[in-house]
Parts: sequence; structure tokens; C-alpha cells
Amino acid sequence: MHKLSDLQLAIMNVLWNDGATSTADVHEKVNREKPLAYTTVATLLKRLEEKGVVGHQRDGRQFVYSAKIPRTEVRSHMLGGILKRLFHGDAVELMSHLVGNESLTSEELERMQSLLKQSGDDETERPAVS
Amino acid sequence: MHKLSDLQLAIMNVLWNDGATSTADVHEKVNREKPLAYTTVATLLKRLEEKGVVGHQRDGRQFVYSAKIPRTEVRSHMLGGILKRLFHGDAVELMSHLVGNESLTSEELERMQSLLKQSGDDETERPAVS
DNA sequence: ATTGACAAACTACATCTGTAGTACTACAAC
DNA sequence: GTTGTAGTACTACAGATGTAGTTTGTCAAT
Repeated sequence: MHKLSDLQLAIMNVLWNDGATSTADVHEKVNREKPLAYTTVATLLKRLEEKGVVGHQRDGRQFVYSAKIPRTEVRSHMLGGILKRLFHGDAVELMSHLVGNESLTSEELERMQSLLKQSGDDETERPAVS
Repeated sequence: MHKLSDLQLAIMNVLWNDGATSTADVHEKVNREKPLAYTTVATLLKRLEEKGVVGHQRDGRQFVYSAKIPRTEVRSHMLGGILKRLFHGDAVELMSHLVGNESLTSEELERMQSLLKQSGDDETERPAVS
């Protein structure tokens, strides 16, 4: 559950970014990146609702959809899957791939470092101090 | 291309880890985690061959399959996809999710830090020194 | 030569996804 | 009250995937 295809994610991204959105607006947004018929988007939304990941409300005669699961959950699920199946669950290896193969800027590397420093502090130093 | 399902990855992992492997052996390995009929595995392998990600050689009357694309390539492709679609292409955010939500040990965090320090050095200091 | 076992080839079918046309419905305008 | 029009509902179909049975071919043993 909660494993979404690229196109499904494109739609979810609209809902996550903009909150409740009418079918027409979802179509309009998604259409910029990938031209699709209006009915196609409507079908996609309906199917996502069947899966329980979005819900809808009526607004006059149109439907307004909103995400029923948070982005974080899908991130966890899908990243977790890749982590497990492509990196034997080794987050350091994933990290290493990221650093070695995805051409990050040195600014990004720095931000990562401070992130790590922070959580390292949280985990190892706080217990010692309290 | 090169986007593989979970089951397809399970098979690829056998080939990546063990190199050329007969259908029977692939079946045997995969079967430990997920019980599947022998013919199912054979079908999967044949389909992977049609996609061009594996190849086979005859050995007597049996087939011996081997991966035609490296693990790194699939890692890049699939991680890149997630990065783009679930993290707006922001590797730092991905990283942050990893650190914040995937309960890493402090040993892992440390290894990550040294990885970063290293590649940070590579990128910012070496040019200055040479 | 016949038979058994094994492996590959072929066939089958259900589900999910991408894709969109057609049918129906209800409100708005005249 | 008839007619556009905008939206939803329904139907359709092709391709990918998961899953496995049935058929066929071939080597080995008797």
C-alpha cells in the first residue's frame, strides 16, 4: 500500500503542495508537465480515492480532492523500499551513492554536514548532558 | 527503461551478487524470501531478457543468466526518480528524511559524516592545493 | 528403443496502470 | 422550457506484471 507510480505522484504532489484542489485545477497543473486528457486525470483521481490515498468533497457540481496520507509517509515507504532492495538496507551506502553519483554542489554537501552534526549531537550528547 | 519492480529486483540481486546463475539456482535463492513456482522465475528471467537487463548462455540444456546492466545504473535511475518526484530533486531534503525518519544508529551517522568530509575535501580543497 | 526426468517454450489469466472516448446529469442562460 | 456547457460516471482497451499450468524437446539410464 502507498506505493505510487510516477503519474500518481505527479497528482499527489499537486494535492500536497496546494491542498484541496478541484479536478480541473489538478488537470491544469499536471498538464503543464505531462499533457493528459481531462478525463484521464479524473480517472486517476478516482482510482487514487479507491486506494484510499485521496478523498473528495463536492463543491457545487465539481469535486475537490485532497490527500489523505502525508507526503512523509509515502517518502518513508518508497525510500525504505529502495533502501532495502537496492542497498541491502544500508543507509550509508545509499548516502554514499548520492554523494558519489548525483553530482551535488559543495553547498549541498555542507548543508548535509550540518544536518548530520546536529542529529549526531542530538543522539550522542544530549543523553550525556541531561 | 531500467525501472524494475520489487520482484524483478529480487532476481537482479541474485545475479548481481552471485554473477552468472542458472534458472534453477535463481529460483532456489529467490524462493527463500518469496515462494514462487520454478516456471514463474523462468518467465521473469525471460521477460527481463526481453527488456535487455539480463542475458543468457546455454550450459548443456539449461540457461545461465547474468546481469547486463550494473547495479549502480539501476540505483541511479531509481533513486534519481524518487529524488525528483518525492523530494523535488533536493538531495539535502532526502538526506534529511533519512536522518530524521529512518532511525539510524550513531555509528551510521558517523560513517556518513566521514563520507561527507571526504568528498567535501575532494571538491573544495584539492583544486586549491593543486 | 523406451522411458523418465528435467528444462525450456508456450499459453493463460487476473490485476494495475495509462489513456481516453462516450454517456449522462444538472445548472445557467436565454 | 429548451439548449449549452461543464462536470462526473461508465466503458474500453493496451501494456506491464505476478503467477503458474501444459507442452515439447532432449539427454541419460535401462
